[in-house]
Amino acid sequence: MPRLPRSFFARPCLQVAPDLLGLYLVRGDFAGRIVEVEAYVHEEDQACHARVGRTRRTEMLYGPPGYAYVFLIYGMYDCFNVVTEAEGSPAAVLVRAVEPVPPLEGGTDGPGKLCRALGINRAHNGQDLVDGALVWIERRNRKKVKIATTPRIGVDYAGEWALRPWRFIDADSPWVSKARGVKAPTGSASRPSRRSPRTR
DNA sequence: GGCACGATTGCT
DNA sequence: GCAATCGTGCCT
Repeated sequence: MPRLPRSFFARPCLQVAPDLLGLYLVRGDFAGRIVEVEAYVHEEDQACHARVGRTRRTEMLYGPPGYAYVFLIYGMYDCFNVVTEAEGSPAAVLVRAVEPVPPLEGGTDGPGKLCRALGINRAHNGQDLVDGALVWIERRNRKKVKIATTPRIGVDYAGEWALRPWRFIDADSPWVSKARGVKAPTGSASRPSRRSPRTR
């Protein structure tokens, strides 16, 4: 199955993010069909780790595209990101949920949970997704993905940047995370019945 | 050196 | 609703 080439990741982050939906994140004998991602774009994005500029932690974001950026959050969960755009341009895509194939123990609906289930941790930070042997992204089919967007999860501290619709999900997938903290899904299934009378 | 906080999750 | 748990960035 064809791995994605460097050129795929070298494009603008907001183009790469939705294009990752429907592709497969492969780690050892396991893989996950990507159904939910978020884009974190440049230093001005107050939700992006690069908002603090170059540090030991953010150095990966400034590196060349097609590498893994894995960080520890809340002292106990790892989050897997794909570095995008040219070297020197800090932008990455967080993988938030996958459909496990084959089925896995433990959920994969959430950035911390999918890393735990697939065995991804900080040792994978800096791994080459194009030529590396530990983790990569590949295409397994050309099936179309119906894409929906929402604001990103858990970044309310970022002010108006938190309102940008930079979370991309496969609108038809039941494997998307529950995303506590989201007020209202953008257009689809679980809205309150349209004609609920709300008598008064 | 100390401290507040986080791209989350599971349990009360 | 809230605690767990520790690396990071900034300050005290």
